[in-house]
Amino acid sequence: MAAERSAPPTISEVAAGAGVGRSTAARTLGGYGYVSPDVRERVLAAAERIGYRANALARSMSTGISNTIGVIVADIANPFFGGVVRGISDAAHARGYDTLVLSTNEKLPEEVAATNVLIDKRVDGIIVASAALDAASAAHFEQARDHGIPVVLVDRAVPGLELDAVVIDNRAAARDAVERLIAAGHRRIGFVWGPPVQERPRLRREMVDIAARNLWTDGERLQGYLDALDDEGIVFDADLVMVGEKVEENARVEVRQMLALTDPPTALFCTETDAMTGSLQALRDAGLRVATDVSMIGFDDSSWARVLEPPLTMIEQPMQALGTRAAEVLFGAIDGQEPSVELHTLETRFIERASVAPPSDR
Amino acid sequence: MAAERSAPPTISEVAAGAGVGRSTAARTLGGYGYVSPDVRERVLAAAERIGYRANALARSMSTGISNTIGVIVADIANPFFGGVVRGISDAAHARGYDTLVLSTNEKLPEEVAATNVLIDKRVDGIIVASAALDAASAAHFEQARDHGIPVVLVDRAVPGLELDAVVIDNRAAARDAVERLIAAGHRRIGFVWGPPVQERPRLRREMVDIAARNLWTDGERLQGYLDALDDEGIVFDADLVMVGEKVEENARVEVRQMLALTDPPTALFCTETDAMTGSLQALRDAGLRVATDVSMIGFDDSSWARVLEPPLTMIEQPMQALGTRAAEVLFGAIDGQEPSVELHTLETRFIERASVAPPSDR
DNA sequence: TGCCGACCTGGTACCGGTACCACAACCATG
DNA sequence: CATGGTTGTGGTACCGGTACCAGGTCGGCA
Repeated sequence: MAAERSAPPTISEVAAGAGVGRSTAARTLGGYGYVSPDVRERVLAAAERIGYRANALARSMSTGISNTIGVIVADIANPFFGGVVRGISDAAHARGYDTLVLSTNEKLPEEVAATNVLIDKRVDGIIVASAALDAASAAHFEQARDHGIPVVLVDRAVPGLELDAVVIDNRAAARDAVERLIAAGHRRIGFVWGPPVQERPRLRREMVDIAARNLWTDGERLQGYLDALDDEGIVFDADLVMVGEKVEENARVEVRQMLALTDPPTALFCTETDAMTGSLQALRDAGLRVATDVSMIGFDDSSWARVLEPPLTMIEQPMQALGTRAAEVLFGAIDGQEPSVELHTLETRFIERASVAPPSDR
Repeated sequence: MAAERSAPPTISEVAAGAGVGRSTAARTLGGYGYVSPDVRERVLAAAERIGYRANALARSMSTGISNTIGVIVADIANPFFGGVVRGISDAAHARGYDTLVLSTNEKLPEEVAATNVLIDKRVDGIIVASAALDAASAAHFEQARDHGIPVVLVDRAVPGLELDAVVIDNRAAARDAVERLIAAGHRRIGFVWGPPVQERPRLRREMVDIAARNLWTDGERLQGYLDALDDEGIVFDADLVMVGEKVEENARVEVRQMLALTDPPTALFCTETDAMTGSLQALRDAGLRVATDVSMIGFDDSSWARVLEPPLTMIEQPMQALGTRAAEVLFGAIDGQEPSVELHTLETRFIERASVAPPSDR
């Protein structure tokens, strides 16, 4: 026979079981106010006996605190966001908070919907890697603030938006990497994961404009690439910047095209894991070898980068630290601290391995 | 000046704003019961005007439905679980549910605590990749069931536990992979990621016993390895099974030792990504090449496996599908379906590339 | 004309906690 | 012996929804 499942016990039942008033039981169980030792004992025993567990929903209802924070990212299956979320939820857990995670597929409408869900569920704070490109398209965060819910950005800043953001210095990291390629003697350097547009902008100005109107991280990295070029007086060539959909397969075909140029790149700078693997496939397609034929540097280190031959020189992002730091900033705001509205910048680590060599003259 | 933030508007305020009773406003906003067209209009306008959003907490409180499911995994930063969680949350989202994700670091006490948190927050269902090894250590799931919260296992079954589980057939997948190695001519096959014990069990029986008392997936995979050996009449050698901590670095040292054996393995079967990368490092340390010197097959395909030279033959797990399927089973239970208490087995995909070759005689 | 059902509305109990308050008992102090 | 503070207890309003119920209006039909 199926066990008869009764409704979960409430404080009233504990009170009845212990022969005390409801509020006395509540005081004991909630750990506030006066309770005499023997009554406390009786209440605790009764609670234990009938298996009482506080209803967090009811508590939240009455206190206005849900002990839950919301996290909005493009895709929780992306290892980068996985690391960030891990950092956030560890920090949250340490403070007795739980984490509601929502994926948006990098789509603004889904981000708005996600924000509304979190507002409705009365989370105590929100951390978001936003797809918003400017302050104008970030009204949903105002909404959250109107409900008294602090919002902290992570991984991506939104220009013009008065919100704390925990990020890395994408521009500086990209610039540094590209400068190292130049220092190794390269002057034809491909940039993989460019603006997601169909038609390739020919002019440098256009390229920058378009980049600025796309994902913040990508735009910053492209800028860093251009900075390095400028520093060394290398003329920009639009043909060396990938355009189109940001998927591995497209990186592969775009890089293949670059390599078929009359004056092909001798080095490639990849802004993401799949940009790197796509580029690597293009190299193989062309029968070219890493370092010997084409030098490479990429973002986001992984254990795989060490086992490739040659091992890959990479820029490591502090994924978990981004998360924990964002959580710290958020809890500061939850605790009532005046928001500082600043860019909290974390350090990247340049991991030099063996995928950079002087250019060959094929 | 700071904008004065008033408390979020409630149904009563909407009612007042529309000049109707509280319950009429509630009926309109909740979309149930009778409301005349013009009154509905007025209420909706008022709600719009003052920016009303329903308080999901209060609603849950009163209906007993939280529209939230809980997910418990070892580590959300692990791409495998990232994929599973993505599958779950997509399926949940499609049904109007959100997902509370908790990481346990593969520790049972943390899993128990996580379960209690989810019970307290009155989630409508729980999906868990449990660290529990047997039914005896899974009392926390009983607890959930006592509160009327259905539980579905994912990735790992718990022997003896009467719960639905969505898994892959680890044993068959491992057996198939090892049989392919044998078919290629290998008779000395290393198993990487064995039991996490300090002292290496010498006897096959002991090995099996210890495996059975550890993580279900690992035990199954070891069994599959043994099955294949048995089928082909190959004698088991404990020295070819890695033991100790399941981290990349330990795989590296263990495999290095295997390769230094007088009769070293000519092929390696790796049960996880880091087991594979660790093994690959050991190969490099020993100056050995994949396929040519040592054949390799591993679990969990990734875009990196394609760009290694040679590309790696891998067993792909349907991570997202595991998640969506688990969610479907869970929603079945939430909808009041009698639980079937069965093992839902999803197919793995064997991806043949070029890391398997006949054994060399070094 | 009387009655019944459909349509519409507002009042109110309830979900399970928290928090404030009134009140009682007790002891110490002036 | 009055006063007042500390300790301990129970009553009750409230959080913001849902859901049930009573009551009113109106039209159709016997």
